[in-house]
Amino acid sequence: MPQRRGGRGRLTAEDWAEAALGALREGGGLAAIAIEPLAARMGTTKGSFYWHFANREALIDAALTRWERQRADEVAAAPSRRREPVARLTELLRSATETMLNDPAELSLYGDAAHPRVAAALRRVTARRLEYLTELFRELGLTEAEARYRGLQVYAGCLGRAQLARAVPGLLPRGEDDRRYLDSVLASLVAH
Amino acid sequence: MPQRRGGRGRLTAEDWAEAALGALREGGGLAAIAIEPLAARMGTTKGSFYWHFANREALIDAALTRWERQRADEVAAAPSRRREPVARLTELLRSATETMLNDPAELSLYGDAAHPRVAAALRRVTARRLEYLTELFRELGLTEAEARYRGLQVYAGCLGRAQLARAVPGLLPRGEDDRRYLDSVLASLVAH
DNA sequence: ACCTGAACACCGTTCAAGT
DNA sequence: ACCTGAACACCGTTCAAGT
Repeated sequence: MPQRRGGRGRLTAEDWAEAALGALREGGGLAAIAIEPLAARMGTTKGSFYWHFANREALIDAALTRWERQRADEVAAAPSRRREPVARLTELLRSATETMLNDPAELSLYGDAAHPRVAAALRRVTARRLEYLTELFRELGLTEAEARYRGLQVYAGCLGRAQLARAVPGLLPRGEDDRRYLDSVLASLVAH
Repeated sequence: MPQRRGGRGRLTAEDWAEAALGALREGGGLAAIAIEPLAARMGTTKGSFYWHFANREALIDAALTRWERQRADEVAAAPSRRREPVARLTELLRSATETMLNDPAELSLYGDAAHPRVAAALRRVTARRLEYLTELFRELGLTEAEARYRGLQVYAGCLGRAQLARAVPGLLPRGEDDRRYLDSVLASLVAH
C-alpha cells in the first residue's frame, strides 16, 4: 500500500492515480480524468503533474489499474461457494446490478471502450465474472456449452439492466415489482 | 426533408446537424460532436457555425433529434406482426444485437447518459421497443406483468450482449456457437 | 443573410527556472 | 527531487468586420 499525504505536502504518483480513480468513479468516463481540474482540486499546478507522469495516458493507465484491482477483490467477496447453487444464483441476481450501479466507473467505461486500455480492463474483469457464473451452472448439472450460454445470458442481462437503470431512470420495476421480475428471470434460467 | 448542398455553397443548419449525426455514428459519443473539426471537414470556419446555432448544445440537440427519428423508423421495420409470435421472437433475438451494433451511436450514447437530452432520447427509444416486446409476450399468452418482465429480460439481454460485443470483442460466441447460444436463450424464454 | 478572422477561455503539453 | 509559471496548440465561444 503506497503512502499518501493527506496534507498540503508534496504529492506522489499514487496521490494522482487515486484522484484520477476518484474522478472516474464520479461517472463521465475517461473525460473526467482531466489534469488541470484535478490539479486545482489537489491544490497544485498541472505542471507538477508532469513530474510524476509522462502524460494523461499514463494517468489513465494508473487509474484503470487501480480500478481493475478493486474489481478483482470484489469477486473474492462473491456468494460463498459452500451454499447451494440456486441460492447463490438468486443472491447473485439480486446483487449484481446493484454492484454495477454502485460503481459508476464501470458503466461509463463502456462508453470509452474504443480506448484499448479500457477494453483490456473490461475484458479481464468480465472474463473473471463469467468464469464464476459458468461454474455455477456447471454445478447445476448443465453441460459445458449450456453452462457457458447460461452464464453469458445472466451476465448480459445484468449488464443491460444496470445500463438501463443508469441511463433511463424510472423505466425499470422497483421494490416488490423488481423482486417479482428477478423471480421471473430466475425461473426462466433454471427451467429445463 | 430539408435541402442539402453537396457542393461548396453556403451551408444550412441541416448540413451541420447531418454532419454532427455522422460524427455521432462514428462512435465516441457526444465528444465526437466537436465544432472545429466538423468545420474543417465541411470546408468552413467554426465562426460560421455560430450563425446557424446558438452553441454546441443546440447542435447536439439537433443531432439527437435526427438520431431518434431514425430509430423510430426502425421499429416500423420490426418483424411483421402477422407472423407467429415465437417466430418473431426468434427473428428478433437474431437481429436485435446486430441492429444495435450497426449503430455505434446508440451504444456510445449510454456513456453520455448523464446528459439530460441523451437520457430523454434513450428513454423514448427504449420505451417504444419495450412496448413491442411486451406485446409479443402478451400474444404468447403471458399475463400483463409476466409479459413486461419477459420483455424487459429480452431487452436487457440484447443490450448487454451488444455492449459486450462492442467493448470486449472476442468474448462472445460466434457463428454456429452463437446460434446455439440464441437457441438456448430462446428456450429459456418460452419454457413451459 | 451568411461568412471570415481575430480574440479570449480552457485544458494538454513542454520546459526553463526556481526551491 | 519536486514544483511553479510561462508558453504554445486545440477547441468552444464571441464579435466586429466583410460580402
